[in-house]
Amino acid sequence: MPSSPSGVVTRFAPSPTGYLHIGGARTALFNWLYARHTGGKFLLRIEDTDRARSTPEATEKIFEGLRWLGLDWDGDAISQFDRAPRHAEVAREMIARGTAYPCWSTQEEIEAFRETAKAEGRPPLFLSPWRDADPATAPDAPFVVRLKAPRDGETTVSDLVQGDVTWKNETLDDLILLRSDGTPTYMLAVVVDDHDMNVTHIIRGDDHLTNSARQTLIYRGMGWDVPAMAHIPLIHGPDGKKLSKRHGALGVDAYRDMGYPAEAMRNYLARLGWSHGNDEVFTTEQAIGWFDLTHIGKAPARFDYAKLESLSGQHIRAMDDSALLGELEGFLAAQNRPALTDTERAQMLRAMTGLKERAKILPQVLDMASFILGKRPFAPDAAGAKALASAPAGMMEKLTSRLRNANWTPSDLETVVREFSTDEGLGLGKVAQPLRVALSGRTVSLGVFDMMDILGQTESLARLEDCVNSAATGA
RNA sequence: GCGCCCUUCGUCUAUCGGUUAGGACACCAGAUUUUCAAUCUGGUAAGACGGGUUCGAUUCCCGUAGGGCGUACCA
Repeated sequence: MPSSPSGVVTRFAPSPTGYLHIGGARTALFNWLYARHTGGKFLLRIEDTDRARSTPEATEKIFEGLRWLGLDWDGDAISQFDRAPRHAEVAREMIARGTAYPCWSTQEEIEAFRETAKAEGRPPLFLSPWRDADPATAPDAPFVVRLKAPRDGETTVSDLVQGDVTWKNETLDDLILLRSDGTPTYMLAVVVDDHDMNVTHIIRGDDHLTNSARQTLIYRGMGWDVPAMAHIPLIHGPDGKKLSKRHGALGVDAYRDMGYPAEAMRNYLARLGWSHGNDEVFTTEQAIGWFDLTHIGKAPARFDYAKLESLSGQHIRAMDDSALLGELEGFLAAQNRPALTDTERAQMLRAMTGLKERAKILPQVLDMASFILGKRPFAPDAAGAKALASAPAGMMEKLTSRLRNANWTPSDLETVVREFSTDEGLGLGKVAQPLRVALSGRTVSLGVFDMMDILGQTESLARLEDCVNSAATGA
């Protein structure tokens, strides 16, 4: 079984009932960061004991999501279902140790018990008559195996995030370990697997905090050490309510499709609930170096798209050009859009400085690159048409001919255009704006001189001529 | 119902009894500018409420309110 130099072993244990949602992604990230920070191991286990709800497609989706986020796990992913025989074996051993017992109570009996308990104002925790019964009186029927939980005293979990949390044992029931069909329940399976996988730190959502008390009882029932626990607060939607599909509870692939770079996603998710002083923008390497469990907050955090987007923009701007180009090509591929040609790639690289200053997410970079990716003739958009229309009659034609003899460098082009605007008695903006539209079809783009430089003289002039011609035909 | 957890600007958060309660996002104003974005400068904005403990509480304790999670032969 796995071990690591530092001794730290963390795990992410999703159930494959859908995609990898954002809360799960953050849990995975925290486990991964902690393992990488400590030089330990990060394991992956698929909790697929619920056969009715688990699908191979969902498992694949989870792998995909983790891979996109760059959260590589150590060794092969473990299927919890495959370990069912081991779980049953542990249940039998607990019976032998006297910390578990077979129970023949039927669903109806349990139901009835709960109803009367409720009616009498008592806690609805089921008290099985088989807990101390003579096995000789047992019917010849299927049975479940229940934990023989202590009825007195209390159980304390020393949580690394939540601190010491204590329950009176009378509030914890004899939960089912093995179902009547012999399959393990989640409670048993997690404990056995975490133990067998040598997991030292369980980092998971705090919806499991109550479970940790019951699981502690199972560890004790087997005489095993209880791993360190860290229950991290959940992520809420922008409205403070539970995450739903309407806002943040999308699969991580949805964020990939929206064009957030994985690194920005890691940064944002790490900052949601964890802090390193006032550091807001950081690389994954820094996060690994800084990450700890003591600076995880206790309160749930809301998902905020505006901040994610801002962070995304900062990461895009900080990325070096070739890395960003790679990011863009990956995005294009994921969208099943055509790959870049060599020419486009070269032009994109030259334009990158200007492109990345204007974008917060990947599609915006691509959109800004439409003057490279698009083809002549460029039909101006609504605002562009307006800008063109407001230019003095014949101006574009005069400008085009003036440009024909220009020396094609950004600074010379700027000189020519500035002289032209002075000669025409126009502000530079009055000339540059129509020029921009002629080159790109839009009113928003890189600097016009940079575009002309990247496009080259032939292509630039051709676009200007397109513009003049379409004006002549009275478009 | 019972158990457990949580509560600092609109949002994410810093603060480990003494601060003009700091930063970031968003927002507002200004600067810059061939457009947009970026950038720079400035600004608005917070300790849920009530009791304690203490020379002194955002910080420690109790209660109230609000929110969340759990209470399955789901995970």
